[in-house]
Amino acid sequence: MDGFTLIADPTRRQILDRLRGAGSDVGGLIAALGLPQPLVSKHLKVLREAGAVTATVAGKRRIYQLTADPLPDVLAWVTPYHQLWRDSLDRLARVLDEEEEHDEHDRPGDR
Amino acid sequence: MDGFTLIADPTRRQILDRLRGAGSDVGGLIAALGLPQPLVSKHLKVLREAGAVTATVAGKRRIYQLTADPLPDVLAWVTPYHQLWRDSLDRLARVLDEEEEHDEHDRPGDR
DNA sequence: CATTCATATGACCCTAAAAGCATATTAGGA
DNA sequence: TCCTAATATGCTTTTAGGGTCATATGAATG
Repeated sequence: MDGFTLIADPTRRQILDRLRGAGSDVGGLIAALGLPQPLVSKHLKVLREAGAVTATVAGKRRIYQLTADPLPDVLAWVTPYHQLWRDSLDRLARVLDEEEEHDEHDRPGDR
Repeated sequence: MDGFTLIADPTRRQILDRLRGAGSDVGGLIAALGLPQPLVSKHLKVLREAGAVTATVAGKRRIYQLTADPLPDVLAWVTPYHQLWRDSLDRLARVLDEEEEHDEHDRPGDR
């Protein structure tokens, strides 16, 4: 399942959001989201198989965590739609380049 | 239909991508994407009703264009997953603030 | 005003996938 | 070893939505 389909489901978005701050076991998610256990487990399976989360066994529990880059395809596709951000990043790049260009780490000397 | 469901469909993503550069009539999209006309028209309807595109009548044709902010919910939700970008933007904010602080408005021209 | 081009809409079929309920698995504690 | 807690999995039902083909609408053009 691709990232777009992954995040099309609101329950899955909730789970991802909850995991964003810190890892959690299944019980924690169930309690936090108020959803039936099989439902949560199934969505976790989907997220796991899509590579968005990982589970580490800890005794009876399984701790789920976001992977480093949970939604690569989505982020890549969405990027061009962040026009504002892009422009800002371009400006950043210019500014930083110039700084580097003629100065160690001192404020860019306005002439 | 929310933005997440909108972009869950690959055909719709293609259409959006094609419209990103410039507006197009339906025939243009059909030709460019090689898809059956009813399919394209239906997806356009979905996109229209979701507020992602607008159609302006031009004789027989209808010119479709992206709206100013085609996917507000998606962009908003996705933002926290752009950690790298965030950091970059923070740096940008700092740098620009400092510049403004003791500099008029002279873009440091490339020499 | 009849025809043709551009697009929209309707009816249908088909598949993916979400939710619910029951049951299996596995680990830890009595 | 038995029991219970934590989680996973199977089965079934239901629904939303995509695709296709046929047809409708509406504007231009002869």
